[in-house]
Amino acid sequence: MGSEGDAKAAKASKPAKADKKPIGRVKSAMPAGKKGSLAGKSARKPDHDQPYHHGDLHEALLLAAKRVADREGLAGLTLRAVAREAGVSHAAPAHHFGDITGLLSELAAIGFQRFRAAMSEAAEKSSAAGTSEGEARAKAYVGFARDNPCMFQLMFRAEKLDYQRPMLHEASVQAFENLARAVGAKRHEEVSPSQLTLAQAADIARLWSMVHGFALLYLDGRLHNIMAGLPPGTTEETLLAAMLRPEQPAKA
Amino acid sequence: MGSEGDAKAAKASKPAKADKKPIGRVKSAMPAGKKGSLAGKSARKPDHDQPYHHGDLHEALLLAAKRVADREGLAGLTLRAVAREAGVSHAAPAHHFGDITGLLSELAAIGFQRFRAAMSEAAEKSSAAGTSEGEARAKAYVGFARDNPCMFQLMFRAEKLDYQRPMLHEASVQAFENLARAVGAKRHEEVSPSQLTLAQAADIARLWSMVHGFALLYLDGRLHNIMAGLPPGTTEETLLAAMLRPEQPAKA
DNA sequence: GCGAAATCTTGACAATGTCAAAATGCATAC
DNA sequence: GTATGCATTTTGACATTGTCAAGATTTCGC
Repeated sequence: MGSEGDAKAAKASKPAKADKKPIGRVKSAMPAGKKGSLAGKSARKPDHDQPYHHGDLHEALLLAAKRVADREGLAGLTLRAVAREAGVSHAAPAHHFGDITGLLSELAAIGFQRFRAAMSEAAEKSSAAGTSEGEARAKAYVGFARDNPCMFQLMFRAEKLDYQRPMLHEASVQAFENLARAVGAKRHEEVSPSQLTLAQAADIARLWSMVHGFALLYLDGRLHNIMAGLPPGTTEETLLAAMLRPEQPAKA
Repeated sequence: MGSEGDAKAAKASKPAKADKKPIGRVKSAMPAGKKGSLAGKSARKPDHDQPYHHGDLHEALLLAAKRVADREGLAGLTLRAVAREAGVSHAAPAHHFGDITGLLSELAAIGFQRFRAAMSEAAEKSSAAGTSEGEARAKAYVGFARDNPCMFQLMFRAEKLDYQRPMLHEASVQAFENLARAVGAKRHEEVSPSQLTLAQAADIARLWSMVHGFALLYLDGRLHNIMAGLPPGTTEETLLAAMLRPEQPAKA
């Protein structure tokens, strides 16, 4: 699984490190050219090479944050840890993101963009693969959570996110509208997210709640209760697929 | 809603308070008699009045923790805050619970017991109320989350919980087994949680994921996206009820 | 009664987020 | 070509948290 499953195991960590910087300033790991790696983020001054001190610390901090999250889990994703990872002083991130909420919100917004892209891609491939678009999206939803546990938890279970920030607000709304449209397609209807019938809303809520709940129960290890009762070798994917089929009555 | 909805609003709190204790030691708020308020928790030495210094600090700390959580939200539920609330020194809680994980885990275990009781009660009342037992349980699940947002989030989204602790492990397993039995009843089958068919597991996963996802999306305010598109006056309860009915095809 | 153990307090340390002030480097006006 | 101005970054400080070790205080077992 992801890089976070055993975060709890390494709890009693050694408390012996000051604000050590990694030797020397890591000045602009990326030489000069294009730097738009992280899904089209805004580079404040687009086409100046080394426009300010660092070059583009804003972007570098986001990359560093992603690295820290993947390596140490959500709990280790602190402002100072990101600063260390980027090789700058502890207070530098605050200047770019205001506070930790700002950094996490921006990171989550990027996550939502990748999330949406993953589901769209899965939906496009679905017809070729023979599965329905809805099922493909559902599997992509859970698959994203499985492959990016930190990011998913950051995006959805965030006490430390501020959905008022335009970037995050827009990204999450877009993800929702894609979901609504997908449900509409399944119903062979045109769905406008701002004007829903109760039946449409119920369909959306059902699908969304189901995949969202499944993903979270999975990440929290809660599904082990179920998996332990199933024949050995049964995977979560199998369970998910069975769950997504319409309800089937009991054997009798 | 609960006492936590506006936790974010009060973010910029004033940072001007040392470890002030509330004047004098609040010696044993409960005089002497029975103290089993918190859902049958173990009172270490049951029938001695004032058995130790405080009386029963273990229980008092749990009560204080509950008060702090209701008042300040999950973010404010710190070891030192609980100590202040109980009127003892900052390190006293650690002696009873080991670390913050211990306190939170024990609190969550109590929450699971109340959670299970709430659902059982709803199921019992359901036949009289005319709704199915499954639907009654589902509504109780979401209702518990609505009425106890802090507790629910503590129980389920807890990075700081240790499910290895016997008390918490047992409580959560019991809650799951109740769920499994309820699904079995709906299927008119005898279900043994340790030996499931795929169809049974799919039913359990579907119902659990659905109510769990719904509850979390609701708590996180994510359902506003849906509610905003519904006719004004539509409540979450209505949406939940519609969602729980079997899928209905589109109007056409 | 008395020693031992349980309970609680005091004091300390590392870590975090946040703020203010200083320092540094770039850009442009003159 | 230099000087002023501003964005950027660092330094230092403070309040807060969890955790630990050592001491004080009370209760229990004998």
